[in-house]
Amino acid sequence: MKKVRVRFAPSPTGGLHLGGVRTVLFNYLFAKHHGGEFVLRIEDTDQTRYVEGAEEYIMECLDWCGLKPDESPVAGGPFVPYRQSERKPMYLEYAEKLLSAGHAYYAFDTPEQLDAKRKEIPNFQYGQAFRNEMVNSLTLTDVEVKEYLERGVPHVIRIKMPANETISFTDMIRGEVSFDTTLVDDKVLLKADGMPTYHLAVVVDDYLMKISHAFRGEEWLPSAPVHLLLWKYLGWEAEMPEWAHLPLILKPEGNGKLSKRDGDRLGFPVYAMNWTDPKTGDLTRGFRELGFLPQAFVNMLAMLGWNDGTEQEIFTMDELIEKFSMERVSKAGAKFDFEKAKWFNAEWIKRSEVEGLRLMVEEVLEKNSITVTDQDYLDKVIALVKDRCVLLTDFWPQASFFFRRPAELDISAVKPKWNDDKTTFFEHLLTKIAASPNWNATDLENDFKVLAEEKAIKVGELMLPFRIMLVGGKFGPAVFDIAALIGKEETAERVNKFLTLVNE
RNA sequence: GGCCCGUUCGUCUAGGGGUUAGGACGCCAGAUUUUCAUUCUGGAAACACGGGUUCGAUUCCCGUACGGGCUACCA
Repeated sequence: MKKVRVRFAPSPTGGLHLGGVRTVLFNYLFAKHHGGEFVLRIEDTDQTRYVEGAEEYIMECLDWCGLKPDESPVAGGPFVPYRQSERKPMYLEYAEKLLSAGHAYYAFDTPEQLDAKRKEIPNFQYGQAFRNEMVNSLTLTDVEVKEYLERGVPHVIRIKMPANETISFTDMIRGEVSFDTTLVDDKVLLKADGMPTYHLAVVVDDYLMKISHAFRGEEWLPSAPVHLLLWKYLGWEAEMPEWAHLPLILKPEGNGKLSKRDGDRLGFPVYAMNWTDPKTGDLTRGFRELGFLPQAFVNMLAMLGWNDGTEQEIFTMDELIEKFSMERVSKAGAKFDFEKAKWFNAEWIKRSEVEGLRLMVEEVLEKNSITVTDQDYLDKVIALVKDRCVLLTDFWPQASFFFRRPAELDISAVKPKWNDDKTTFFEHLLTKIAASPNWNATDLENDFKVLAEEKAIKVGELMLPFRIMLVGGKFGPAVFDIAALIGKEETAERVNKFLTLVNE
């Protein structure tokens, strides 16, 4: 097998979509599984769609997900440049080669003329059926063409699709796929501005960059015959990559592929990270800022259309690399399920070591104006609450009371059953606490229970009030653990505060 | 419309000529946790339809239906 080289070739037009990240992931896993290289190539051939910051955003996404390209516009590599706009001069040569071999032709039709034609003819296709009615080097005389060219009349170069040929190939996921060339139109290869279209650019760059396997979304399947023919006409057939067209990620409710708008509408992220449109200033929320762990995000994406044949669902990147194979990717599109995505995240948080969570939790706390000064304390808090967090952002509601006194106490939860005996109990608890030389959960629990017995109050009647005092509400880890962690003084303060409040 | 791709619980999927069609998410019930979550146990829930092929099809073939993609000088 030749050296495996794959590429992810996004167009920098905005935020990186779930499906895009999954395409990168499958490329990456395949490459690393085979000890090959993963290339990032920017397909910025459409200047009208260029969006400021999109390229940087894409690279940051890859970085966050841990999908590091071996070659890229910033990392460089043996096949520079990796931005198609910077490769512009290279494409003309190949287009001309096709021209002289009769596999392509000049077309001078203006966009307006094409629009008119499309309106006039219901199923207009620039190809077999209508190319002879258009203004191109097939219908013009050589002299005319030469004259047009010399005059600088805007023109494109189109591929000349052959008639009545069946072109087929073996897709690594779908098996044999075939097309009738008569039904495929004469795609534009080189635009009037001298830039190649995707069709020419992928083929030329995949060849030049020695790409061994080309993986992309299923939406590219219909244009595969154009690419196959180009490989053939350019004389590179022997080096053509193997293809795999990945199934699409669909909207949760069924109809259509997932788009950014679905996220806004249904209330879940579609982009990997927050994306702010530089023109409108609109913010689209991403998985990262919502509180997803990159490992969980990657894991979830990998399972959307792939499995290893066992019942394992939680995989580390190394395991994915070890087990991934394109043949086990399913053919059908998958509807995105945000509930399952959250489950992956919760699993990852639970299974993560405290050290792995530290930085991210610290960030969440900082967003809530908490500066962590004692790392040991933070670690203990994380250990205590991580099992109850689904998103990293949950660490705030689940642990805020470890860092500041609860803003509000849910007194209504205990008030109806409150009485003077309970006040006395807690007052005595306070003096007992103050006198005790030890401060830990077990001793405290013991003192608490002994005292309850002395006062003839059921422990159960006292636990909830104690929790409300410390936490503010009916949630959180074991009360005595909380008390032990926040400290003797703080515990006393909170008890006192509650007592004055409840006895008002 | 044309072309291409697809179709197993609500969702993600395993499986594959003879299975009680397996798992996970979600949902429901119970247990544990003197809060909540976690955890554990159990439950409901699927082979789109019609023809073949076959002793036997959910599995193979052909149709139909349905879903999706493409049909730009966008990628």
